[in-house]
Amino acid sequence: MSRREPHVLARGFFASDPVVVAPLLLNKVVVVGQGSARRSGRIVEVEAYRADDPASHSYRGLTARTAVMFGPPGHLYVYRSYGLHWCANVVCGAEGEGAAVLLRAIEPLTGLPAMYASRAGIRRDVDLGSGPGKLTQALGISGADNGADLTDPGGLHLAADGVAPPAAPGVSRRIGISVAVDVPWRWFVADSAHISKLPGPGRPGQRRSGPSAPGPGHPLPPIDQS
DNA sequence: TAAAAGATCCCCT
DNA sequence: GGGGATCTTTTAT
Repeated sequence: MSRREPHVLARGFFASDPVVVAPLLLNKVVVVGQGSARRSGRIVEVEAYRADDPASHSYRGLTARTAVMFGPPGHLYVYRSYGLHWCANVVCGAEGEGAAVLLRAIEPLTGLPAMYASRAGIRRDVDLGSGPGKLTQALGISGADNGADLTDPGGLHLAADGVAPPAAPGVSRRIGISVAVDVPWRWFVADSAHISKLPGPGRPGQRRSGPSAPGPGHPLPPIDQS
């Protein structure tokens, strides 16, 4: 491990259950473009989705849209949300598994002028990437990036710059879904001002978790309502 | 062939 | 705090 010299995450990093990978992605860096066109942001909020999860796009099996999600880990799955926005996911687990982690918020690090240019009407840094649709717009990610290999340092990639994931990340239910709403598969940097929403107030959300979140072996906690 | 729902954001009241 | 914009994917006739 180097000091703070950013290093690109390797394929193996992504080859685990998304419930395990998701919290580890906190404080990692998303890098888009190179040289003066380079934009980057620190991941401060994520959500996990798996094939045995009714809220996941992969739940109904492989389709044209979700092909990337069922491909090898370490690639980017991009889809259009509500006909207007792009959402970016990191494919996890083994090839064919259909697992991914949704990037929900970033803290802008570099290339802020370009981000502001991409997000008309925005005036504050915290409004640049504090949401799934916002961060893709700020970073310039679109459907054209679907399938991108995140381990390729020459392209859109993920890097570690020496900042460790939070020892006690915030944990809560996922946002914006209508099924499997009880699974605590949303993680965020608790003291970040750049997350999309604070711990769900209406519902008894979840408090912070300890160092370890819901483990790997766990099939699926409370989804089974019956 | 048609229809509905959706991992959201922003503006208006 | 509430609703509209906007369009792709999937599922139902």
